[in-house]
Amino acid sequence: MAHHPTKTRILDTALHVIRSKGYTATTIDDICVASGMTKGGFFHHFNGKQDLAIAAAQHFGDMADNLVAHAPYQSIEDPLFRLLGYIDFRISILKGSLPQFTCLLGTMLQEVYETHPAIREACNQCINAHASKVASDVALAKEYYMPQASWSAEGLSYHIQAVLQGSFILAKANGGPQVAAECLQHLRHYIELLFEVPQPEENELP
Amino acid sequence: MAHHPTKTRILDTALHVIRSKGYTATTIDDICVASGMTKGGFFHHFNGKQDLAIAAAQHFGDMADNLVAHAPYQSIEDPLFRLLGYIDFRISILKGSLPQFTCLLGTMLQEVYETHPAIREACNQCINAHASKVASDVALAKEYYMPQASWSAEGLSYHIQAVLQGSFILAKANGGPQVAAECLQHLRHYIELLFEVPQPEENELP
DNA sequence: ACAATAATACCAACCAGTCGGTAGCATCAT
DNA sequence: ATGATGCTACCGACTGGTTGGTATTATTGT
Repeated sequence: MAHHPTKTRILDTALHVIRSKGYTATTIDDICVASGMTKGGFFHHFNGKQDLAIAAAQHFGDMADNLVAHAPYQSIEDPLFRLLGYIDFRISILKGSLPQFTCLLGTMLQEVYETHPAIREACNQCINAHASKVASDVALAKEYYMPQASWSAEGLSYHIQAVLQGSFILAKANGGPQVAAECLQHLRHYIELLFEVPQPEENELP
Repeated sequence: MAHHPTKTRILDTALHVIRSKGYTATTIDDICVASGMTKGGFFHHFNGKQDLAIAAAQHFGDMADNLVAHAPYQSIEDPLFRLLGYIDFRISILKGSLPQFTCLLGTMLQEVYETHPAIREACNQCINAHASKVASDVALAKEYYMPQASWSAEGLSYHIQAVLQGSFILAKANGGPQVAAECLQHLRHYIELLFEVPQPEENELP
């Protein structure tokens, strides 16, 4: 928190560059050029490339937490509809270029999960922290509407994260977010079915 | 098809090494050492690293298609239960080390989608080909059981692929496949709910 | 003055790709 | 048959450029 402004600028740059090129292909010089910094300055703020990755993961987590914490859907009182609001919100931010809305954590995990355990663990903690926040709404909704259900709030929350991560991969494969949005609509539908939300009538047009 | 045996050996090695370290971090020397080949030999069979990646994507697609084509669930006649058999099969192969069951296409897409369009397109085609095969069973099941439903077979098929890909990311984050299996159970449950498969009784133990 | 911060110059290791060459095998003219 | 020819598969030293990281010096804020 309350980082040095230059450090924050480097981290913001890292979020974008790493999401564009992946962790390994991102060079420290890339970050330096894109953030208007020199190598000497970079190594004053970070011990090395792996240190940057770990800090970037936490920075990304902070940014994401902040984004959802202040999203308009948070004012919904019913936890089930707040959960659905979360899904709708995640759909609504599938805009702009792919590096803008894809997940740094998923990107880095894919390449370094075996070679850089420290980065893997940092990403894992950020994902778990985010999943926990979603899980608290899931737990409230479950307790209120489906207290007997056999699935766990944590498990459903991880499923939600899996669909999000998988949607990003399909978006990257396709070059655009349309398929991703459709996948998240299926996720929304699943939650509606799980909680037995009344479905709108299938209108047969005259 | 019917590659030179040495070329096949290199490709098999590439599947494992790239899934372990990612595309960028994999060096041609890594592949050569692991496959008992020299650099000269490698460049006799491949034009370069990107050429290897594209061939490896197709090789992975062939391997995966072959795997599901001969899986036991294919003998199920009802397309809906064959579809559920597919999910169960995907759950059942979440065994061994992560590089053995994770997806090369998703791994490579995450890092190179923007920097190597040719690799992105090769991965995209393999995913689409696989999704199409699943979609044909989805379409049969839909026509038979839910012909009025508003969702499309292709869309649901992509959703299935998204959950699979996202599950692999969570498995990498966690260092094991347990969470992934739980996510795929939610996917199975979604399909059961979509098709209104009768759910087993929630037995209250005496 | 004196930290904190940033810039410059530099290095050793590494990596994709090249190049000249060899071993083995098939073809074919004589 | 046999030797000349050429083709495929393979080898391994080498190169030019890149990369993560360091050592040193300069600037800035207080």
